[in-house]
Amino acid sequence: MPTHYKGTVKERRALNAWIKFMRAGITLDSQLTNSLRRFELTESQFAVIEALYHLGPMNLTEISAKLLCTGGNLTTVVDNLEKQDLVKRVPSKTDRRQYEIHLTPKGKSHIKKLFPDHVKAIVREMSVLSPSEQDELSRLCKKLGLEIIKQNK
Amino acid sequence: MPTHYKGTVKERRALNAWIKFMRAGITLDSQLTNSLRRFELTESQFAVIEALYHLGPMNLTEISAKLLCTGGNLTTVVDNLEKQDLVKRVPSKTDRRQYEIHLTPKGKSHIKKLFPDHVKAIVREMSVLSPSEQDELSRLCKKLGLEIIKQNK
DNA sequence: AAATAATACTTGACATTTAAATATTTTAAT
DNA sequence: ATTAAAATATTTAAATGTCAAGTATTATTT
Repeated sequence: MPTHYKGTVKERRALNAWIKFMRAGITLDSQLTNSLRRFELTESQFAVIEALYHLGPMNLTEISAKLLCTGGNLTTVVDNLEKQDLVKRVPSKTDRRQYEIHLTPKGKSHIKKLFPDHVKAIVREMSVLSPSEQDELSRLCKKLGLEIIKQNK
Repeated sequence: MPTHYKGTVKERRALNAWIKFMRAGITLDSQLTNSLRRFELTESQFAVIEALYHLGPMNLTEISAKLLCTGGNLTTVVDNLEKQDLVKRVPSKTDRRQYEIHLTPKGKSHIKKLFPDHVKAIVREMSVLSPSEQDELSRLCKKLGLEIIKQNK
C-alpha cells in the first residue's frame, strides 16, 4: 500500500520507505510471536532468557539496554519468569539497589532446547530474501538505527 | 550488536538481519511516538485519523485491516478519539452490527494541520539514508512483508 | 424457515510503555 | 569527614496495546 499523500518526490519516497518498513516489521514480528506461543513465552520473556543465556547474568538496567525495552516492564517480565522458575533475582553484594538476574537450571535447559527452533523460524522468515539482500537489509537497518540514535544525542 | 550465536553462516546472516531490522524498527518507532506526543495523540490514534483523512469513512474492520492492528484495540482508540471529539461513530443503515467511523470537522482540521509536521519528521528520520538507499529499503521490506504473508496462506 | 456459519464489534485478561515514586549509592561542597 | 544534592536501580500506577472469547446481527444452507 503506497502512500496516497501528494507531496514532493522526497516526501513520498520517505513515506513509502517508512510505511513498508513498519508494515514488514509488524508482519515479521507477529510471525515470531506466533512461533513463540507454543513455548508459552512472550517475546519479552524469550528475549530476556535468551540474553541471559548468551551474555550471562545481568541486572535489570543492563537487560533493558540490550533489549531496547523499558525498565518498568522488566519488573513484570522477570516476575513472570520467576513464577515459572526460569530465572531468579540474586541481590547484588556490592549494591543493595541491584538484583542480578540469573537463569535457573530449568531456565537454562529450557532456552537451550528452544533456541534452535527460534533460529529456524527466523531463517525461514528471512530466506524470502537472497543472502545478499539479507546483508543489504542488515546494512541499511544498521545505518538507519545508529544514525537516528546519534542524531538524538 | 551482532549476534553472539555460533551457528551456520546462513543462520548468522538471518539472525543478524533480523536483529538489525528489529532494533532499527524500535528506534524509528520511538522517535515518531515522541514527535506525536506534542499533539497529544498516540500512534494508533494518529494512524486512525490519518487513514480516515486520506481514505474516507471506514468501519472498524476496514480500519484494522489497513493499520494491521487488532480490532479489539480499535474500540478503545475510537472511544478515546470520540472523547476528544475528533471522530464519531455513525451507525450503518444497512447493517446494524456496523458503525462507520467519520472524522468530525474538528478532527479533519486537526489532522490537516498535523500531517505536514508528521511528514517532515519522517523525512528527517529517513534522510539518514540516500534516496536510492531509501528505495532499496522499500523494495526489500515490501518483498519481506508480502512474501511472509503469502507463505501463511 | 430454521439451523448453522460468518461477520462486526465489545469485553476481559494480560503485556507493555511512560512517568512518577522509593530506596540506595555517589558526588560535591563545606 | 559530613552532609546535601545528584545520580542510579528498581518498582508502582495509569494508559494503551494485543489476543481470545463473548454478544449481537446477518448470511448461508438445507
